[in-house]
Amino acid sequence: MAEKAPKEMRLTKQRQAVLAALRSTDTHPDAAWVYQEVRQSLPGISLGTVYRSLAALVDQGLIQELPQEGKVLYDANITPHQHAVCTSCSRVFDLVLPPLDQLYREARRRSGFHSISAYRLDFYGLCQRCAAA
Amino acid sequence: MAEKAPKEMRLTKQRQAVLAALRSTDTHPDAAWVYQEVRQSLPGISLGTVYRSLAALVDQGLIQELPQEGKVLYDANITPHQHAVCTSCSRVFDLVLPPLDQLYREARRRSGFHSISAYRLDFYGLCQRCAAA
DNA sequence: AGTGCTACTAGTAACTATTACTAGTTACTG
DNA sequence: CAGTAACTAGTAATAGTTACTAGTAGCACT
Repeated sequence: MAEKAPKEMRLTKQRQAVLAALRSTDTHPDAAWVYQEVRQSLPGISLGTVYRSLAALVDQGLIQELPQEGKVLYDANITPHQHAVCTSCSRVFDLVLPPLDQLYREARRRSGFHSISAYRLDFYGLCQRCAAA
Repeated sequence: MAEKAPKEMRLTKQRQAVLAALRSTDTHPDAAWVYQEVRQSLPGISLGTVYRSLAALVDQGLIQELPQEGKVLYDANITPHQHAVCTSCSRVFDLVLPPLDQLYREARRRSGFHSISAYRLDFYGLCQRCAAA
């Protein structure tokens, strides 16, 4: 599990466009959405390139992956935060909560894991729009 | 999002075998593992039946789904608990932690969700075996 | 501003996990 | 112990993602 030497990464126009598209929204889009979006400025881009660009940006720590129910969503917000997922419309909302320091220590103790590098906390419920309907 | 009337569910030998296989382990297997396992007692079972049985058991609340990195894992432990995921070997371990009552309220307040029905908390780190290697 | 190295791209095929379809079977009700 | 609807095996289809290949284009160094 050694970190691999961060090999040179070129900032091609495709990757810039993918990053810009992700940064243009506060939703949590999937690769297909990014593809549609980026095609407006780069009509010739291929879906494979979108996937590879997303992977490269994740490697560089510029974006976050958010695996969710059979697909991967992406998030340009890389500050620590959690998510609230609507069980009806599946939209994902950002949620800033105080850090789980106590629970973190407790988790390390009870899991037997020597180190815990991260956690993920998702809440599930009905968003305002779906609760109204 | 209304609960659908719980329609009659038959406890066929295929479903019993799927449930028994899941209950025989404290790991968090995927459908393919269950398929291999169940084939030892029911060699003619089809993978599709395993998927449908798992879905039926989830509907009945007898098992839990645990979507994880592009596939769905299953857990026969339906008591409330969290998970510690090894970032090296991908194994998933159960982790019992005190309930997040405070954070729960905070999440409801900050998310604007009218109700929050569940949450999911995963910790990521190196399991004992992988940390030793 | 050229030249060369190598990461990159488009396009397509392949792959993995899962779901849908169909004709025949079987568990439960009466 | 018969009727019927939910089920099953087998196979095809689908969704999301990754791999492959031949050509392209950033970037370092003249």
